[in-house]
Amino acid sequence: MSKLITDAEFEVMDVLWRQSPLAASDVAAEVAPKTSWTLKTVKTLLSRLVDKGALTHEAEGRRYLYRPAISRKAYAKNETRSFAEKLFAGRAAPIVAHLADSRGLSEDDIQDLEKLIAELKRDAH
Amino acid sequence: MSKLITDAEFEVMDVLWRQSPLAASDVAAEVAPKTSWTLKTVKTLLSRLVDKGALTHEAEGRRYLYRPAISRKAYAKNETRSFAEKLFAGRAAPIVAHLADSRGLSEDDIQDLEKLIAELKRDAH
DNA sequence: ATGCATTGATTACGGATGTAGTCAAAGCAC
DNA sequence: GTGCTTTGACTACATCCGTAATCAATGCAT
Repeated sequence: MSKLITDAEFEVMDVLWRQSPLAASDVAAEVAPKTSWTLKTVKTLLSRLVDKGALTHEAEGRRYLYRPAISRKAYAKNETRSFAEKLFAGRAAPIVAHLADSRGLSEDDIQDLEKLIAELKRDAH
Repeated sequence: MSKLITDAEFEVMDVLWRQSPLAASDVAAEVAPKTSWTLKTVKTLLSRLVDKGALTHEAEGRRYLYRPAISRKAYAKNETRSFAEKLFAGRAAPIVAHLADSRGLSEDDIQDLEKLIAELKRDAH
């Protein structure tokens, strides 16, 4: 049930999360470097996303402007929860461990983690 | 490229990661509570996983015993890396933040994280 | 030895997905 | 105002995925 948005569709969402509303041709232009999809393909993905309720569109002249119906944050939170549940019984530590092991964490990332853990400990009073 | 193993196939892998080698009928029995798949279905999934190189099988009498060709740890590490890259530019902190926000972290999980961060800071000397 | 159950191999089949093509309306270029 | 361009709607189509069914061989029960 997590697969509302497929991989190809995600690329389109990601463009619109960065900037919206956009017309189909704009999305195609934005996505082109990564994917080399034709405009047709992008339009298909946009339509499917509207059908799925992940995008809305408003007519502007004879074309549509598309805009996300769900925030990237909300989407990411959901995906993260289901990912963690699937592989790690919902735990965070093994995820961090794997990341540290496989690609190393930046100084920034470690600092953010530290701050976060401190808050979590405090909140757990 | 991350989708070597599909959702249905993952359930089968997960059984065999817990216990292996197993015959098809054993896998079907293990997986039954979660999925109510027929033995046929399980056999299809097993064959596909062998084709994909995710499982090996050895003949035992007139049937096969299946065994993972990749470890759960290696698989999880890979999935974690590509998940983090897709959604968070590879960073760990936002993942932890989302999990804390969406389902809360257990005391244990927080302790593990704390220990982990301490190590990471030390290793970064 | 003979029928029933089990097994792997092969085939099936509808829906999702990636990746477009066709078609008709509607504007823009001049 | 006529042809090129752009757009959305609809259609296409191969592959993958979930979920099996069929079939032939092989062994177990008796």
